[in-house]
Amino acid sequence: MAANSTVESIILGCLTTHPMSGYEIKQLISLSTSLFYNASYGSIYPILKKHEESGLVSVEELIENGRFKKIYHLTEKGYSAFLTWLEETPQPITMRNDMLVRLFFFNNLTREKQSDITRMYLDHLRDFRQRLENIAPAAAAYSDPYKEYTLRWGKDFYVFLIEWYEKLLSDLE
Amino acid sequence: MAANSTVESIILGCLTTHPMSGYEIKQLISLSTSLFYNASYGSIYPILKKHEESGLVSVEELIENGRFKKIYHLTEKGYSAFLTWLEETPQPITMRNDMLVRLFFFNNLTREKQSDITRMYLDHLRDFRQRLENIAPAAAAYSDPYKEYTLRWGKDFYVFLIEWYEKLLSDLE
DNA sequence: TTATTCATGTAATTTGTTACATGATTCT
DNA sequence: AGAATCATGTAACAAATTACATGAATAA
Repeated sequence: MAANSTVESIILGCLTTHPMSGYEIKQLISLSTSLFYNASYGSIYPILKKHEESGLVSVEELIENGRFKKIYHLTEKGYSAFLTWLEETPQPITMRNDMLVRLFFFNNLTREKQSDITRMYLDHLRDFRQRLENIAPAAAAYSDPYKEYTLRWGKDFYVFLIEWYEKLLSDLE
Repeated sequence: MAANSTVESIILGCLTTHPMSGYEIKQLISLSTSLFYNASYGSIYPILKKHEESGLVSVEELIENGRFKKIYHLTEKGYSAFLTWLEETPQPITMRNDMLVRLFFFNNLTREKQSDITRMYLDHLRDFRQRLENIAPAAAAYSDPYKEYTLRWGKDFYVFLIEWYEKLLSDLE
């Protein structure tokens, strides 16, 4: 009866802040947890349906500004399922880091290409970091220190990556 | 004709070091790239078949110590496909970081539970880091600086994580 | 008036893992 | 003798994305 996948729990977690629509959940995930856990509409809507069926959320249908909306509310059962999940042992970190895979095989390239490609990687990373910096103010409005912490983590992670590749580049030269 | 998924290219990349079996490819991936890109037999064997059909690898069948083996060799076509891939723009990093998801919703816990759970996270991270440290010597035998770099990355990443959560814990207390 | 955003949802496809099946060899 | 490792492979299943379909409101 408890939510058993992480996405299922994220959705419940979003609803702990306030009742919202599937669309709003997607937006919230996109500009907050997407860096370390993402979800698409194709996942969100079917899960909401499932949550409704198992009584973890309740649905309020309304028309706002002429737009049909379904606002999902967390039930008590849903909240306790969420709390149970929150204290469980976390899943190990998994990632797909394409740059590192390529670096693993760098010996197949000339020294010059190695440097060029590393510089390209750095450009990408700096670019991405900047984009993170730009969404920061919007997310800071939560006035929830833990949401700020996770946002900070994203920035710190990219600083770590940039410094790491800068070091690599200087080693190559 | 070129390999178009990352796993497809990793397999070609493994074969640039020397010809090997599907079993050996799986082992190599497990103790080298698995941290930032993993693959199971269920992916590897079908891809090898596909690579053979498209002429990127050739197969040598033999019996060694009474064991039937299929040794895969990279063809010239396969090597040039690999090199093309190697210079392409990398895919963005994606990850699943369950701890951060939970941290994002930490406001639903008492301060005491927050600290306890953070300590549990640190235990997990330190444990994992130690395991990385243990496989280091085996992988160092490659005498390929880039393979060592990626191994180092894994260790650096876990140092980053541990320091980050230590800082979090001291903030909580 | 046209593009974008808001809003919901499904079907097809992709991607990949897990579990199973098989069998020989080697280590304890 | 029995457990672990070597070795190949498939089928079932799971998870998730992409693309599509629909349509209203709003911003340019």
